[in-house]
Amino acid sequence: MIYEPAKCPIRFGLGSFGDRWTLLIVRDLMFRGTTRFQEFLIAGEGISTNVLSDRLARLEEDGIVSRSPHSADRRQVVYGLTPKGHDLLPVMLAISSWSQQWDPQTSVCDRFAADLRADFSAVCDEARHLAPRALRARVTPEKA
Amino acid sequence: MIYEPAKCPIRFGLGSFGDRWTLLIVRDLMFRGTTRFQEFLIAGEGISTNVLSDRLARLEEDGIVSRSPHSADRRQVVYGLTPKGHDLLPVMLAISSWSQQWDPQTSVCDRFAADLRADFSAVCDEARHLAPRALRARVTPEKA
DNA sequence: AGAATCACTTGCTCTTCGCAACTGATTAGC
DNA sequence: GCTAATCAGTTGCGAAGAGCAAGTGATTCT
Repeated sequence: MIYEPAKCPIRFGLGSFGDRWTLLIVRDLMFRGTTRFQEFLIAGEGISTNVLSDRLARLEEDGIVSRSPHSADRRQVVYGLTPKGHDLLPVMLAISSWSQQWDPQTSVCDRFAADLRADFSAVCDEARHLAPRALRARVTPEKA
Repeated sequence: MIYEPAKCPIRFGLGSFGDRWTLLIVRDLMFRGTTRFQEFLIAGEGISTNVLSDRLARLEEDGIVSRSPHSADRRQVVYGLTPKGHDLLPVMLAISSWSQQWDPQTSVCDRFAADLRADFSAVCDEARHLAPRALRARVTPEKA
């Protein structure tokens, strides 16, 4: 790996989510259960509509995000994570763990961070089956 | 986490490495043992000097990269990973694992990917003590 | 029928990126 | 000891991308 550009896994990853917004969208889908365009606008903490539109389109192209019409309200488009998108969970948790360690402001609960450090794979396997809200509850300290 | 912007670990992480180049620099430091400005220019696969200069300065500000003068040749500056930078190893390996799974071109050896899936924490603990070349040898298939 | 809501698109400005040339300090070669 | 090469950057400029505000067309609510 890592020597020929085309074969480097880091380069491939950055090709999909190497920018300021993409992983925030994935976060919203994964931990908040955000499904609609308007929700991302609020949850994304300042992303503009044109950039959001562009990132969602790219994520769909890359097979990370699915886009489907809402069954009842035909104005709405429902976004979701594909299996490929869901598989970014370990990446998200690794980042979370790092931030918990190095950013005093980051609120990831100590217990979860400790569990991750002890057996990352087991925690991922467990977390994989949780819905966004339950997943967030597992990661976040009780107070916040 | 994940609800208040300032407390979100993903947002914190992206603040440090949420762009196209930063993690490639970390990769070079971590897996290739790159230490000098000129080496990054080649290894970084197309980064320009002004951007490299900017990213290295930011990484140093963020405490991820260390910068020190070369003992013998005073023209040279030697870059390295700080403990905070070294702690990005799990993030890099999580990305590598994801790419191995979803990019047929990515050359991470199957054995390493399987080991990661089985016990991510153990592999990280083991890899933490390896020098760049040994680490790359562990991740890369024997052929490449 | 009219207003509100949905997911966007368009136009404009401002920052950042990519490229190329250049600089100032240090070292190597002759 | 003079010259040329090498080091880590900086500077300047055109192009691309981001941020902001306003607008659009389709759908739904009242």
